[in-house]
Amino acid sequence: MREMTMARGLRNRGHKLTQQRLAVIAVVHEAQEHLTPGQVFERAGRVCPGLGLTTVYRTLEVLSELGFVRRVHLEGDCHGYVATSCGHRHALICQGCNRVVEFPGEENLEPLIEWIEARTGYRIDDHLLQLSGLCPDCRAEAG
Amino acid sequence: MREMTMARGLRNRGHKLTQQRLAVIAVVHEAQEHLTPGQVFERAGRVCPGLGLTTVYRTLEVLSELGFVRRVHLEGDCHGYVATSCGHRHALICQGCNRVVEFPGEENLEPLIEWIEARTGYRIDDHLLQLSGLCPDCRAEAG
DNA sequence: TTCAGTGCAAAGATTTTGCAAATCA
DNA sequence: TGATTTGCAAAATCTTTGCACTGAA
Repeated sequence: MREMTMARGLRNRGHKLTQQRLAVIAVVHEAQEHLTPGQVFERAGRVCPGLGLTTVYRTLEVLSELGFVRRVHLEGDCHGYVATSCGHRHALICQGCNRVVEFPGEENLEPLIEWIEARTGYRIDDHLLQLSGLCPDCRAEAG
Repeated sequence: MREMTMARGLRNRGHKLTQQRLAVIAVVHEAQEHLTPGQVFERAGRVCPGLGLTTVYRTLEVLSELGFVRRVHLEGDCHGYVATSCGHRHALICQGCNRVVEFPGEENLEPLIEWIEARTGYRIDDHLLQLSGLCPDCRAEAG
């Protein structure tokens, strides 16, 4: 999700564009990794002195509702956030540096979903796919 | 994971089989849905009066380390646990009743993973796939 | 001007830790 | 018996809420 798009999206839905929100948006947008609310608070606080943690929580909630930010779940480290790309994508997380990239993959997942539906009788509405491993940089470091 | 297998697994790795642990194992084993530590505490406490919440946390941690229990992640409701089946499987969660069933699916996911690896340069070591939708019962109820 | 948005402080909720007492092996 | 394990109480986190003040539109 582009930084300007997030800001415009907020405004278009009747939300005000405050310094605090712009700071949170900038931080989430620039981050290569998933960030906890505390981390967003720390980073956004540098550009926006006096920023409150409460505001960060509330802003992330709004961005999340609008689909501009995605909640990422990791074992033992829940509630991280990353900016979303356009469309429904999946997260690929580097275990070395926590960097997150997204990838599309609906087409590749469809056959599996259909097979599961036929076999279980469930109607599948949504899915969460997260892959983790090592990014090229960390692979090089690891040798 | 079979209930007895969990108990035996604990013992074989040098852990003691206490009333509390057996109660937690029974609860997690019987549950059809994912349970939060608090829910496990409440249910296990019925068969094991005086059980402490601390013990539940510690037991779930041990079971999790041994791979007998899986941490399930849901938007807004983190840290649920379900007993794992044998092998690496994926969770299918009903949004109506929270029931969790597991399914295998390595073969079906492999092509996708290889495609992603080739395209991103990442080396993918692990994946988290969770599908959600409605189970047959809830589909019937919903009409 | 006006009301959504903010920060603070306090309340809640969740999870972890220290330690004496209890208990499995 | 002896090392684990337990439960309590307290601490440490994390997240939400109430409320008066601020500031974007």
